[in-house]
Amino acid sequence: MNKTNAINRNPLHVQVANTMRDRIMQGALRPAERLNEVALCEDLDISRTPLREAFKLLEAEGLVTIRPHKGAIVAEISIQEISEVFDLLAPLEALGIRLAMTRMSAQEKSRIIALHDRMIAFYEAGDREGCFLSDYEFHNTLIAFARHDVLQSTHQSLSNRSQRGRYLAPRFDQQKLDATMAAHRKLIVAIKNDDVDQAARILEDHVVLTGQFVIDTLRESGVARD
Amino acid sequence: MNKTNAINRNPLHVQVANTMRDRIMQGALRPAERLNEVALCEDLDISRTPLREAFKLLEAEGLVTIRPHKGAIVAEISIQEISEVFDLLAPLEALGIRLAMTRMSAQEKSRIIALHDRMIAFYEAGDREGCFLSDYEFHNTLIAFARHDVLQSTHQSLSNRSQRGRYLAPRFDQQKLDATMAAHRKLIVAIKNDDVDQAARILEDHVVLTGQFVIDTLRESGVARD
DNA sequence: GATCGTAGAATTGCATACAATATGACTTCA
DNA sequence: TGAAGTCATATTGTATGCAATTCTACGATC
Repeated sequence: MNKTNAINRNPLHVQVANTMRDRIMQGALRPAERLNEVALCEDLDISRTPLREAFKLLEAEGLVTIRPHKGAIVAEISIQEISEVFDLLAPLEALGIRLAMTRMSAQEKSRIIALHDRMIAFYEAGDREGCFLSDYEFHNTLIAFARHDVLQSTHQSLSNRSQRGRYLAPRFDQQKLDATMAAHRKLIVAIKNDDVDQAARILEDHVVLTGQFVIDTLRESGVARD
Repeated sequence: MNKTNAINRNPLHVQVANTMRDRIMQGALRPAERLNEVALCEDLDISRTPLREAFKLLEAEGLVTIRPHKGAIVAEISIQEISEVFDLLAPLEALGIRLAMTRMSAQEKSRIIALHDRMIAFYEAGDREGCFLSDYEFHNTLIAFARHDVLQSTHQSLSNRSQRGRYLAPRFDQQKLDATMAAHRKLIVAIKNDDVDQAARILEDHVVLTGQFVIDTLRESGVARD
């Protein structure tokens, strides 16, 4: 059950962390932006205690930097860091798809294919934002189907950090988008054929290439420092 | 500079997290043990605020589980979880040694060899505890030499979790220790020969095997649930 | 003009007080 | 006997107040 009707019983600091995470990931709070405790508390209508607890969660996720006695800031994004994040994402997604392909049900397999079809629809409609979000969901769903808690949480955290870089930069140009679609198409073929090694190879290469695309785009747009 | 003379300016919650981390990793606090806030505060002579902040850090590291409105407990260790942790450690250490071997200085290389020599000394003296600690340091040092912040912090966290399992279980029996030493010896040869692919392969296999050893030992001793 | 020093304001760090929730023993009633 | 309800207690969650630190503006000194 999905408990969509359950009333919100999350502790305040978790709710605060959730909204802050969204704001940071989507760029509403810019990198290096100062996070003044009292100002944020007024804005969110809470006291400083749960806010400070939320900061600790977000710091562990790499989204906030706490400078002792000097206050928290939105974690800066460096091209170096994004590059490093993709260094880890590549082998982890490869591991993920290996597990997923041995564990996922026929129903889950068709869900992956459906997600891919949806991304194609966005692509053919020229909707880059749709492609962008579909892509994110596609990869996260694959990992979810690996049924591997440690991989899941580690990937989630890294994926969020990589996604920040992508929110910050403009969307891929047509050439990069074409390459992305091509990789996904090849991946789906390998999945349909149950060719685990091939799928893992394709996905790992794809993630590495995506990392390079993101970095190129960040460099060109000049939003992140080196 | 190493700032060994700098006075301790860490925030309280960081110091608290450090001592709690040690206690949990070494098993002074047992898995599933209740972490009563007021009792711990009396023991540590602090107030609840920094303690609760420390809990958040430790939860992110997988060492503590916070159950809303019910209090924190020392994170339980399941064989499943330890197994999953090693699933990630293997490809990450492989990545690490690839980076380390391309980046490390001659001096760092000899440091690795020295660590290995020290482990051999412990081995030949029949000091299993020494071997155990040397092994931990050997792997962590390799990762440090990769000069890769994201890998470093991710590995640190996973390594800590795996080490908990090892603290909990008895030390390896002679057979497992022999296999470990053999793997390290082969690894050192590959490192000396600058054979990156070979080293990465050996290390990845070694980590997988270590995972199986740890799990076997835990199973036999019956300290962790499935 | 530059540097250092200093006072006061702003801000974070920590402790404490109060509110909300969970726990557990006891009672009641079938 | 036992299932369910109730109340007191223990514990966690949140707010607030005080202490410690940092920042800023201004003035003194060279």
